[in-house]
Amino acid sequence: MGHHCCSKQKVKRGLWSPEEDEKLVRYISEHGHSCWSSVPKHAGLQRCGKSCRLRWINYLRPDLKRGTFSEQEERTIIDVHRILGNRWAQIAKHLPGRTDNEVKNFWNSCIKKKLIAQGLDPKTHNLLPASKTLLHGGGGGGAANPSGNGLAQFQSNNGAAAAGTTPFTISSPAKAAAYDVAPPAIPPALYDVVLPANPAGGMLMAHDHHQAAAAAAPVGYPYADHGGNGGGVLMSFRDQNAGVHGAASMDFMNGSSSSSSMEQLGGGGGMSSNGNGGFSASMAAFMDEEAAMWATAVEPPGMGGLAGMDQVAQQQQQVLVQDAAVGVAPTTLMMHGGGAATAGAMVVDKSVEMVDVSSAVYGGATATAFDLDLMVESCGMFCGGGGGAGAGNAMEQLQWDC
DNA sequence: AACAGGGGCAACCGCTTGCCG
DNA sequence: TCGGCAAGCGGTTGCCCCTGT
Repeated sequence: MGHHCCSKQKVKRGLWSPEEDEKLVRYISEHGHSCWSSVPKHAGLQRCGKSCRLRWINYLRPDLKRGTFSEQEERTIIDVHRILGNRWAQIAKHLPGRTDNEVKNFWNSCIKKKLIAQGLDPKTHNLLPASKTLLHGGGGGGAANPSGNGLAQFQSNNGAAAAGTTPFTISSPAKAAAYDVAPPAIPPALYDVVLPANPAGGMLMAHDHHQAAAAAAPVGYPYADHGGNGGGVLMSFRDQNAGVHGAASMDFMNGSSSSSSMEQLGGGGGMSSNGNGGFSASMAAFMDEEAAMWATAVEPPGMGGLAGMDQVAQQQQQVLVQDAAVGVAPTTLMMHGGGAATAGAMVVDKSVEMVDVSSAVYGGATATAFDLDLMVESCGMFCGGGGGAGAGNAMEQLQWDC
């Protein structure tokens, strides 16, 4: 069955011959493609216009960059995909010379498998459920956990953490060592795990610049610290040196924060947490899918406590939280390098199960061009959005310059 | 050397969106 | 406002090539 647009005529399908390519290139070069449906006719091709268009866009365009993807392109794809999802055309716009089809194929054939191999869900970029389970050393299990969230499960296994099967085992870039083996030689005590006061609390925190060197990521690891800033640990509980890094040091379980960064996020509303895992409206807004993504300060019904957080966890999306030390206005969302000068950004995963510092450790002093672009975009959309309930569609805003 | 299986990539399919009469 | 058409886009398929047995 051919395309509906060309079902009336006999058209050739399948791979393009060099002669066909030549005809199409010659025609487009001379006449352009004002109307694709008329291109095959005028170019002397027995193809439908749609096929011609695809061939031109995906293969014959002179500005296409062929060949394998660079490491930076790969990181860019992962970064943008984390935010946009499978919007290949939008992702491709961040990669000059690459087509959406190419990006899509590269994702499906390569990146996707890498992420899965690393225990990350390629859709959400968070730990796969199976991997989360492994955090608990296989002991206990969710069945014994009434709240059903990852942290509570982890809490029930604090002893195991001390024994070596810490959550850092899986989140460490060194997790290539499979999940059934002992973690890298990182002294558990160095992680300053903040034990929640309330077993029902549900947040797994991350970001430990303190032990960056010990958890150095292997080359090629997507979440490696490309900025030479150390890091590489995807999960921990508290930045031990927030005063130096300027990173948020939060103890959600105890409802305190040793840094003001998160409190600034809410634009006055601030962020608070109590022993029951409740969040203020401003933080709840960050936790919501689109609104949370790009700032709608509305607390959905039933979002008040852990139950609400669990709901949000169904729609895993990540919010990048601006570091207080950078001094950007409240409700400004940024992805930045996290270099020594700017300190590490805290990246809060709205799944509320862990904090993803991947973007923070990406950049360092050598933040990618994408980081900068997205930074501008993100700032723009936030500043423009005003943080009110009427803030527009986040995705649309993200694409405003595409 | 022959074959099977898997991976990568080009192309297709069908739905959505935008434009225009 | 509505319908038709073309383009855009994401998901899927199928072919080709490489690698392992």
